[in-house]
Amino acid sequence: MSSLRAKFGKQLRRIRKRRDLTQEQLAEIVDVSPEFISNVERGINAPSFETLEKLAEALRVAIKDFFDYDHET
Amino acid sequence: MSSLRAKFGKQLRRIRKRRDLTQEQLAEIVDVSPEFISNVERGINAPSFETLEKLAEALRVAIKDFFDYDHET
DNA sequence: AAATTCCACGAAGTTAAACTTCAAGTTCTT
DNA sequence: AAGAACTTGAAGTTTAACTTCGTGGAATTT
Repeated sequence: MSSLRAKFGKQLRRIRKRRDLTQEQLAEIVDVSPEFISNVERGINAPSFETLEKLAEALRVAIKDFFDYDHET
Repeated sequence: MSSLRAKFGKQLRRIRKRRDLTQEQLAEIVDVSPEFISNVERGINAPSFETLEKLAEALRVAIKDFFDYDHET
């Protein structure tokens, strides 16, 4: 039972890799620092509502996909 | 096409009403001001990641439910 | 009709979460 | 081995998240 941030981060990483993007590339599209992406993926930081929106757009997924944890342990 | 904030707000309101809570009651549970709930429901403000989590918990829904807009008018 | 409840709305402010930079180190891939 | 991708910590800045206060409106309820 990891935190929501952690789950969210894992999901973000999964989706990013599926799209074959590096943290740096995603960071540039979304206009945040690569370290911030790294921190979000590791559950250390969380995105703002606006950044959440941009992430979804950049990765071409619905926002709810970031919060869909049905396949989880 | 309304903004994500607006859609989110509408959904929040729907779910809150389904639970038969006033803005004030929800605000108290989630530990924010009632005006803030009002603003979020009207798409003026957006919650932080933490507040999002608390909203889901208070209303006993999954976070993705806030972002599920399939049945939209 | 007046009192109560619930909510809208604006203005103006504060706070904390979101986000940055830099620098050094690690792991992965080729 | 070398480069690319990522981690991590520390210490800082910025801005979105959130507050308070005051007024007012619409819909009950007494």
